[in-house]
Amino acid sequence: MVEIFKALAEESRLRILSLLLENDMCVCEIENCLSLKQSNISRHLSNLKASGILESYKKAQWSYYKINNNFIQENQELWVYLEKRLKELPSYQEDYKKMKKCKSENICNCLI
Amino acid sequence: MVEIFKALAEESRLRILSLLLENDMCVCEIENCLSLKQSNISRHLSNLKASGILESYKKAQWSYYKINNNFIQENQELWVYLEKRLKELPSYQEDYKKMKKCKSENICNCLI
DNA sequence: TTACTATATGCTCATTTACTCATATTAACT
DNA sequence: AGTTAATATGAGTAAATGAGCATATAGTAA
Repeated sequence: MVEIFKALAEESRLRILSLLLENDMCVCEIENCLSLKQSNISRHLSNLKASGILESYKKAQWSYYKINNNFIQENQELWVYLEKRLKELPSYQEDYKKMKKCKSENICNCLI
Repeated sequence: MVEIFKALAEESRLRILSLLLENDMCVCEIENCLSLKQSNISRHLSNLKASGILESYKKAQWSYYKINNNFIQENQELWVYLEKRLKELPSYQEDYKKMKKCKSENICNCLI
């Protein structure tokens, strides 16, 4: 349990999770939406994956990250809480807009 | 939300919360149950209080800490999750036994 | 093959955090 | 007033963490 809370105890990681509520995303899309360095995002994603919150898959050169279904199953109350609260993050509206734009304009050439 | 997760991202603090599921406790009782230094416990308690998870009150020379009812109200799903998972901490059974012993023997002379 | 793109990772630096000791503060009791 | 007990806090230290740069790795495409 501590590992999960450690993963959740960082604002950038919460912002990443808030984007993944709606879509799977690749690293460069997240980079584009959150304006953080690529290496930084990659490490945050590794962290979230190591804690069991995310899983990943590859398509061509892109690594996609998504919410881990096992995590949702095994942490249902926490997940309900997160789904509600992630949308209340101060940066959520803006991040969400960028995500929509990024997806609709296929900014990374990585549309699934 | 980050502040709450930061407070929860530390094992000693989770152990403290697990003890407080059943009773309010004073600092020296917690010290007795968890075998941590008094200053250390005092700081963890301050941290949990600052994040809104605990509240405190004084009786004579003792400071009692308890789960903050507002926190429970405002974070219901998270609280349900915590109530379940705190009891699954590896140290829980042992900590719980010590808490029971501490309360029944009135080790700090601080029984309410 | 070579060049290019996306991602992961080694390294370093700065910041934060947890721990400890010593001391201050507060309350109770003689 | 002086002593004792409980708690909080200042200061120092060590460890963990996040950020950034440079580079390695892996997959694609020419």
